[in-house]
Amino acid sequence: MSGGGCTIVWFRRDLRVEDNPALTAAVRSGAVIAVFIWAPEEEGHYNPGRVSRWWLKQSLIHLNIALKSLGTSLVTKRSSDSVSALLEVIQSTGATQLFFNHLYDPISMVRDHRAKEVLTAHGVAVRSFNADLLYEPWEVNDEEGRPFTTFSGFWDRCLSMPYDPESPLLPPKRIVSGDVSRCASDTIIFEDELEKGSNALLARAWTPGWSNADKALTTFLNGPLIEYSKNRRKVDTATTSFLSPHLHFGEVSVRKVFNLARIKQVLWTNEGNKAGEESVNLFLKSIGLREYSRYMSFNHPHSHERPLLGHLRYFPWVVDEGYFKAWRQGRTGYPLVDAGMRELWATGWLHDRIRVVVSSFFVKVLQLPWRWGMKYFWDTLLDADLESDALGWQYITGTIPDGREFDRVDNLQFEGYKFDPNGEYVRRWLPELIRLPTEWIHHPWNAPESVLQAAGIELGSNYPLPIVEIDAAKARLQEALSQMWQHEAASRAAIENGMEEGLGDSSESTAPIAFPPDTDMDMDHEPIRNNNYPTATINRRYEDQMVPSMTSSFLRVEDEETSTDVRNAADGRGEVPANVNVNEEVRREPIGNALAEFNRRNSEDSTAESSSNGRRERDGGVVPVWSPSGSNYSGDENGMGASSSYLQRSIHSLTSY
DNA sequence: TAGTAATTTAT
DNA sequence: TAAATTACT
Repeated sequence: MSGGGCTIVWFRRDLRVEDNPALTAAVRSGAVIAVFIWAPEEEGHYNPGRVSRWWLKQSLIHLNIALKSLGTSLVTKRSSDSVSALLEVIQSTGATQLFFNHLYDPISMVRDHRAKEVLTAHGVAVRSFNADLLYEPWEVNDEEGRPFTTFSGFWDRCLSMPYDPESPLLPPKRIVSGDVSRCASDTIIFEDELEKGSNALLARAWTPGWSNADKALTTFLNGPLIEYSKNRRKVDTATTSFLSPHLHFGEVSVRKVFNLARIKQVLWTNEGNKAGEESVNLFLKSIGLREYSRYMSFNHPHSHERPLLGHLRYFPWVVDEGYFKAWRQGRTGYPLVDAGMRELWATGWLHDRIRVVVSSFFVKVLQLPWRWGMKYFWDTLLDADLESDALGWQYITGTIPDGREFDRVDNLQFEGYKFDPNGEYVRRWLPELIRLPTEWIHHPWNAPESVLQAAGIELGSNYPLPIVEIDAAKARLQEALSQMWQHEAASRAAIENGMEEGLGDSSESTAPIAFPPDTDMDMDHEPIRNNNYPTATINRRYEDQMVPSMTSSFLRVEDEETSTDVRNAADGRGEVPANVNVNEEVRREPIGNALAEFNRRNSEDSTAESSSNGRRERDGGVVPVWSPSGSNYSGDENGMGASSSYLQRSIHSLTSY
């Protein structure tokens, strides 16, 4: 394929022109065609929810404005298969190269790998870049070269890497547009009429788009950041950065955020402002959690649907749609929880502390399966992000090594007065409690009848009594845990007797419990399934997305082993192709040679020309890859032996942080 | 000042 | 719950 010789930049969650390595590299190599493909069917259950689509629509408009001012415009395609859509664009434009920036969710890793293979086979030079992270997941390892299994280990390492994260790239000054005269854009429908109505309120609080992301960043850096350490848990005031949806869509580069925050930190350190200095540490830590979520997804691609630790495998989750509905509607009888859930519904956003409150309530008091909660978050949060949300829910559920202890139930009354001391937050979101004095605002069930009457509250009528008493929840939790242990012991005995682990009742735990039947979000109408549904059907779905070689035996073995040991990596890490350090930095290349250079490299696939200068590479032909068949799981025969040594290493490493 | 008690906070 | 920080004597 020759002709245009131009480069396609495939935009996904990197909707910006500044510090966009794929775009910069493309601009340097000649004419550019900017493409966005809308293929939500590819994402299975986790196709973007209503509010995410609302955001995305506007973000693309902003991106297009920026591209137009630089000399090109965005080609949009509607498809059920991104790779085919890319091929179409290539055929209609004569493009010879495809550049894009990495994503780390499992579906993207598989899809992007396939894109690279298919297009390469079509003679297209494919290159991909890091635009989303300070460091690529495979760069951050412990002394033994193994991935970290705790956040603090990971983040300490990130902060003490021998090289700094790349400095942000400037936006291109000008883009030479490729010929798109024969490549028509599709109109993409992001929201239906009904959704438009529901979304109307969002615009009051949020303005998507890269320029607004920059504004939000500046506002935060010059305002709330310096007090962040003091204020970050004030749930009711604008003390956080509000960058999360912007970051999710890549409207602002995390490296820019990191660099600018660091500059502030140096400034405040020199002024002896301890609180300011510490504020930046805390803020960067939250950026670090986002990094870690990608790291975890890369190393454990199943983590959005499967616990990393299997100790809760036999936990009898309460599958109760009534509870689920009460939680969603903010009618649990716990004001802090209910206020949060109403805010989430109304605004698509929640303070981090409140996310912790409502999700631990969900998992520990209601004992609903965490993936239901995660799916609801996915549908309602403007910053819905598969990797971050999976990390968050696994943290809350205690299924990662440094997660919360599962059997510790928070005291909501106490938390209420801590995060919302004057009850303003509760009163804002629960108008029915507006006249309740602060003394009772977080525990109306204790309020004297006269107080309730004066406040116009009738418990059980216009505001619910607690849906579950905390003491009852604690008792039920203990009961459930002992059931779980019995079940586990029985299952272990069965295995020792040489029996196959019964798929019937064990599968519910490792594999996801069925998705909630209806989340009131007008979009997910999965039929109700019984508890045995998951392994077969959900993984079948993924088989469709990923590789056909994912077999049931693969899954079953994982059931046994992943459980006790995150480091087992039985679910197959993402892989780093052999040529990880091969390529030289695109930015330094003379523009004229770039095309030939790319083609040359691409044909040399695995030959590792050593990077003798030892300089790390930011850009390269590396695509984070995950194909379950290529996992480092080594087979049934030696599974046990291998895993016990894994376990020992794991224990060692877990105790060292 | 040291020693202890109360408190805060966890990725 | 345990570690770490702060408050008090």
